[in-house]
Formats: sequence, C-alpha cells, structure tokens
Amino acid sequence: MLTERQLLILQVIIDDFIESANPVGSRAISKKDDISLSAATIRNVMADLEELGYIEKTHSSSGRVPSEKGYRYYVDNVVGPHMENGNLSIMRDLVRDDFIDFEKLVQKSAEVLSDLTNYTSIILGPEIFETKLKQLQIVPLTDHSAVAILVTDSGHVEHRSFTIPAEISATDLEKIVNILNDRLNGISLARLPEVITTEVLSLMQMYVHDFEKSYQYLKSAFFKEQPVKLYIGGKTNLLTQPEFNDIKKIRAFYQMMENEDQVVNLLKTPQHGIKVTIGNENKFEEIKDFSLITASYQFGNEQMGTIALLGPTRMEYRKVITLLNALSNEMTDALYLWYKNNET
Amino acid sequence: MLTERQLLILQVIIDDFIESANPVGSRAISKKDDISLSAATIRNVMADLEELGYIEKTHSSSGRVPSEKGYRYYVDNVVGPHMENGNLSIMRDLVRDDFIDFEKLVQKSAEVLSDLTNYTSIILGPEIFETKLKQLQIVPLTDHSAVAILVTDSGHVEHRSFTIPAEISATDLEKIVNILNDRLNGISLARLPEVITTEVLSLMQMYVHDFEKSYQYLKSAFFKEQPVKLYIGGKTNLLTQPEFNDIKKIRAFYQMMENEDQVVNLLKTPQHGIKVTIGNENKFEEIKDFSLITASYQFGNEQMGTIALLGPTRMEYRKVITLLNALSNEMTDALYLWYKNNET
DNA sequence: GTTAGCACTCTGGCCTTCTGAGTGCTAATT
DNA sequence: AATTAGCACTCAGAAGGCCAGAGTGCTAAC
Repeated sequence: MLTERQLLILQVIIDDFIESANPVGSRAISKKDDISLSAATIRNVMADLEELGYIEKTHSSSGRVPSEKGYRYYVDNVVGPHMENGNLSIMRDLVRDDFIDFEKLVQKSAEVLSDLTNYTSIILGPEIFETKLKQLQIVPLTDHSAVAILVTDSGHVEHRSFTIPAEISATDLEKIVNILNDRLNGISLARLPEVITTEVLSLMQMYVHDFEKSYQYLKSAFFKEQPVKLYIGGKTNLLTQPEFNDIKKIRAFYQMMENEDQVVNLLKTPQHGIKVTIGNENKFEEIKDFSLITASYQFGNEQMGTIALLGPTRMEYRKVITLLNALSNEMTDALYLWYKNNET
Repeated sequence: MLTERQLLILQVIIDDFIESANPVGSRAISKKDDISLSAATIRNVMADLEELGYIEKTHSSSGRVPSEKGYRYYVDNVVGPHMENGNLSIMRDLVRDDFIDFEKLVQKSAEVLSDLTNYTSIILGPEIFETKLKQLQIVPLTDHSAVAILVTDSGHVEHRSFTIPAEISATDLEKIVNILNDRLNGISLARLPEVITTEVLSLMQMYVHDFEKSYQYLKSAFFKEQPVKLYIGGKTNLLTQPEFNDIKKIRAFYQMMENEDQVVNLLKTPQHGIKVTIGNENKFEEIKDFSLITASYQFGNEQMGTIALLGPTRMEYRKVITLLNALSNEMTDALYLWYKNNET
C-alpha cells in the first residue's frame, strides 16, 4: 500500500509523462503547483517508488518513467474509482441521431472515437447471429444466376450471388422462397441451419422437385461462415505519437492490423464492462508496448460487440476510459430501445 | 533521340537501380555481362545522358540515378512497345473462378495484385450507375422504420434504412413499391431520378394518398450520392521500400490514403488503357515521389472502373504494366461475357 | 574512339568531446 | 526525525573531426 505522499508523486509523474512523453525529474515535480516539497525530498520518494516497482529509470541518471505496474496501479486505484460521466452528450447525440442503420452507427462511432482521442479505434460489429430473420428474397438475374438477400430485424442486409443449377426451375425456386419465408420468419440467424434441417426440409420434399439439390444450394448460399464486421478508425493517428518513431515498430504494427483474424482475436473477451490491458499484458508481441482498452455493448443479456481503443502505454487512460464507458452505455441503451420497439 | 549505346546504358542504369535502389556507378555497369566497355567510356556516355536530363547524380561524386525524364523515356520507348502477355494465366484464373460476385472479385484482385507486386493496389469499383435496376424492395422492420433494397442486373445490392413518416400508411407504401417496380425495371441507375420525376410521379399522384411526402422520402432514401467502392490492398507493402524510411513521408502518405475522395480523384481519368504517371506528373504533392499506373476496365463502351498500382518512382514498370494490362483485359472480357448472358 | 591513371569530391561510419539534465549521498537545517 | 542544500558523479545526445570508400572528371596514352 502506498502512502499518500507516494501516491501523489506517482500520479504527478504519470500525468506529466502522459502529457510530455519525457522522463520526469525531481526538480520538475517540485515546481508543480500542488507540490510543496524540495527536489531532494522528492528524490527520496522516487527512490522508494522505484524500489516498489511503480516507476523506472531509462538510464542510471535519467528522470523516471512509469512502469507497467505503475500504470496498472494508476488505472485501478486512481481513475477506476472516480469515473465521471463526461463527454456523455457527444456520444448520446451520435448514437441517437443515427440509430436507424446500426452498421453505419458503428462505423461512425469508430471515426468519432479516434478523432476525439487521437488513438486508433477498433469496433467489432454486432454479432448478427443473435438477430432474427425478417425476410428472405431471391432475385433472379439471368437464367442461371440469382442474388439471395436476407434482411434481419436489426435492419442488417446480407446478400450473396449464386449460380442456379440447371436442375432447378424458376417455379421451384419461387416455391422454395415462399416456404422459407413462411417458416423462417423470426428465427434467429444462429438457429437457421437447424430449423431448416428439421422443419423446412420435409416441406420442401413435398412440394419441390429435386429438393435435395436445391437444399444444397441454399445452404451454400446462406450458411457460409459470416464475416465478422470490423471497423478500424484512425489507423494513422498513432503515427503522430512520439514513441512511434521506429520504422520497424510501425511495420510490425501495421502488419498486425492488416490481419483481421488477429485483431478480432485480440478484442474477443468474455468480460463485460471496461477492460484495460497494459503493455505486456497483451496477447501479442507486436503490441507489447501498447495499451488496449475494450468495452463491450450488449443486446439484452447477450454480448453483441466490442469497442476498443489502442494507443501507446503512455495513454490518456482517464479520458479514454470515460469515453468508452459512455459510448458503450449509450449503445447498449439504444439497442435496448430498438429491441423494445421491435417487439410491439 | 538517343544513340543505341546511350539507350543501352540508360536501360542498364534503370534496371539496376530499380533492383538495388542504390545509385549506380560506371564500374558496376562495365562489369555487367552485356556490356563490353570500360568504365571510362561509360563515364563519357553517362555524362552525355546527364546532360540530356535522363539521369542525375545525388551529389557531385556519386553514381547516377534515373531522373523522371529517364523513367518516362524508359516507359514510353522500352517497356511500352514490347509488352508481353505474361502472367495472364494467374489473372485469368482469378477472374474466371470468381466472377459471380463482382464486388468480391474486385476486392480479391486488389489483394492478389498487391501480393504479386509488393506495391499498394487501388481499385475503383464499377460505377453502378451504368447498370440497370432489376428489382426494388422495401422490407418494413417496425411501424416506423424500413429498409429499402435495390438490386441491379449486375448482381449488385444497395440498401438503406429509413424512417417511415407517420403520414404514410403501410398500404400506400406497398402501392408505391409496386408502381416503382413496374415502371423502373430495366432503367439504368443514372436515369432513375429523371424517370421517376417524369413518369412515376404522375402515377403516384393518382393512386397514393399524400404522394408528395412519399416522393420526398423515396428520393432521399435512394438517390443520395452513391458511395464509390474503393478497395485498397497492401497498404503496408510500401513500408518495406527503402525510400520509405522517413517518418514524415510515411505520415503524409497514409494521411492522404485515408482520404477516400482524394484517392478517387487521383484515379479518375478519362483515358482508356494503361496510363503511367511518374513522380511530379502526379496531381498531389504527397505522392510526388511515387509512380501510379492505372488501367481501366470497361463494360461495353462505358468506362466502368479503374485498377491502379502505387509504388515508388523506382518501380518495376515492366512487370506492373504487363500485369495491369492482363487484368484489365480479363475483367473487360469477363464483363462482356456477363453482359451477353444477361441479354438472353 | 577507347582506355588507363590520377587527383579530387563527397557521404557515411566512427570516434571524441562536451554540455545539461538528473541522480544519490552526506551534512546541515528545521 | 524529517527536510533541504550542496556536491560529485553518470549518462545520453549533439557537435565536431577524421578517415575510408566509392565514384567522378580530366588528361594523356593506346
């Protein structure tokens, strides 16, 4: 447990370093308004803090820099407990204004977030499997090709082009669509394959010629793995950070960000609420000197998606955490309202 | 006009520099297999070439580097006339395999192209205004919101969510959709607004209550400016180029690439076929030491889209030009076939 | 016309020096 | 006993000097 004085000095060091990116020395600290101690005294405190592992030197006669342990302490004990709801209004306006199209909202949020913070924002879109089928449509283009369209109750639209095998006639296709629409309305996307196999298959068998073939085609058209929606905003923001001056780092970072699977993997967390991952706490080597703050937004009790900000370990934790918290709350609220409206 | 010897030396310099990125000296040239002249002779030729403006020194006692004029000459007189159709098979397989979904094809092409060349590829998707409306659909989600879906004969799907104003009833909405589908089928997207105003408006007036309001809403839902589809592949490839060692350059470049409008603007060219833009020939300051090779692909006589590769001025022009040429031909062919099939 | 030879130039790597910021410790002060 | 002033010491990074190497231009010989 830190003494009050130690905590004060630690805070000052972290705040100063977050702002300036330079190691902070005893003299500079003693000059701050809320410090009335001499540099020498502060040196003693700093020696203690270093021994405890909260700060470090970059070389034997340099000023101090917060260690990861230091940031962790700061996040857990300083910013965590005193979370204000600042910036709520911006987020609220954003979410309320644009809610009709969920995907666009998510995308725009990513942009706003990265503009506001100057870090890189990553948003994992809603898992559409949790939403329900509203309508299914097949539009023939030519004799042998068509596009299948699937609309969910959240206003999401998926489409796939596919070839119609010669064995399936236009009337058969129409019948199939009718059957599907009749039976599948309101079924969650996750359950679609199951329901098709148990209920629809037998129906098709009765009405449709060569149903087996049709079934195969439908399946391949709709039940391929759904791509995860991933939005990244302000990828270039990090370039302005002073710690990003090494070309090798830049390369490693961008190479990693190009790999969608890896980014998704990074964000996926079972945890609700805000989660802060500092430096080496991160999964991947490439971002071992970054910090990642994730917040999830919900749809009922199901987790739906994740919002995250990625920046240097020297990150404005207070600001970022407040912001993400506000946005995730707003999004959860908006989703709840939407859901309710949909029920009626 | 260059003498044969001068041309030979120029070629060697350019080829060597493209490969090594280092200024090339007389001694190195004289050692090449296809050169049987001494370094001193070559120095004389080089002095001539420099006087003519085709090569430059980086400092008074350095080797020579091609100037932009040099690259231009090389492209126009060396690679242009002797274009082989190499790599055709890769491109053909790519295009043929995947043609069903045009957008995915374009996206994948961008990837393949950047992988194959290690430069950044940019593809401007097909201008969907040239294609024709196949079907229009409105799917109501709740009492006051719906999603409008528009399918073109090329299999492209656009969708927009919108709010239904209280004044418009469900039956009216249905009527409107019926009218629209009836009248608009086969009309090119570009002509939609016009046809709606001249033909459909009067019909709506007859059948639909409060048609004016409905009309406004439809218009806003469908005839907003269509976003241009832009695919960029291998953004990080350029990081591996040695000329990209200056952080400022990197920043300027990425900042520019984030601005979609600017990128689109860069690619838009009235010209058919292959176009090479070297260094300062480019529109924007940010890429004044890059080269851009663009190729357009067609749909009938209408230009549809553009494929481009962006790399350092020290670019493998021969390879890139051959590749782009092949791909653009394949895409034009594929589009032609598709179009024909659609007619029948 | 071509080539060998030589003096000259410039870059980039390496070493040294020097300054300024910052520390740790000791002794004096409150 | 806690705080502070004073001082010697350390280290990074900037500035300058010093080469070696690659390359050139020019002259004179082939």
